[in-house]
Amino acid sequence: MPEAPPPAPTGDELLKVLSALGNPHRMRIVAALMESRNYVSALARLIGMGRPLLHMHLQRLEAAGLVAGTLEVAEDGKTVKYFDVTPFFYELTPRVVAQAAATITDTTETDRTAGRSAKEEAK
Amino acid sequence: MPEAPPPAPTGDELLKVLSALGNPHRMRIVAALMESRNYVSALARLIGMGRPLLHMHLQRLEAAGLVAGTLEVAEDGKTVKYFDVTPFFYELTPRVVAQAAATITDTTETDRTAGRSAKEEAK
DNA sequence: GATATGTGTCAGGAATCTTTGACAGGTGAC
DNA sequence: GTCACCTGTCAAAGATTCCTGACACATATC
Repeated sequence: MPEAPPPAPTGDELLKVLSALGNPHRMRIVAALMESRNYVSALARLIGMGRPLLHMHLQRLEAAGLVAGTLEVAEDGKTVKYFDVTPFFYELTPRVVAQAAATITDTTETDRTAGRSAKEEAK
Repeated sequence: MPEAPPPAPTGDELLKVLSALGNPHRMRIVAALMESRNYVSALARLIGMGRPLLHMHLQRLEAAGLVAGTLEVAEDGKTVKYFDVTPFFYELTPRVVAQAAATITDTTETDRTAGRSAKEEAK
């Protein structure tokens, strides 16, 4: 019965994941890495993209925990950084979104003046 | 046996959904609409946001099929637009992402020059 | 009429993301 | 040393997104 209970992701976590995956290039990168792990230079010319750009996208994906990079040393001494996709799993429904929204660490939290019940406002 | 088979979203569809949900304000909007449907003006002051801005976010969410708006006429004759969240459900895993990535209608599809096996490139 | 509420849109600036080209290392092979 | 690979970073330009303050238009109430 290893029945995994619905894991409730943190607002910030889900936010990073969604914004990371909400980009055509990043989606394609994940797709390419699904077929086979690869290192950045090879992957760059495989999907026809500049290395600095790919580097940035990979960074974004890694920050979201969707891919993992390991700096390895090939047999010939060359230093190479391989990337693999991590077996992530997120369930996207109104409930988990609402739940996540409640735990967002908005950096723009400049006003702590709040106080209105926000209930009578609805009418 | 109403076992729902894993629905494979289109690349463009998933892209719209993810980029729509990958925004703190939009997540909060969904959360607010989960508690109770509401019309844009009331919702605007409920979550403390300008109407034009809210309008734009709602539009984005509706375009992604995450919320639905209906223009109703209240008993007193006022025209009001109510929004409800649609019961969406997406499964986010490497596989569905890779699958979706394959069906992306990239508007930047300028080069059909491809042809390399993209296999020997990996080495 | 004037006021208050609702709807929507538009133009322009602010903030952010994306993209590119150049640079600075490192190692192995000729 | 020189060449061919790999790694990473930086600054500046380009393209999007986000946000705000008007504006126009309806209806009901005073």
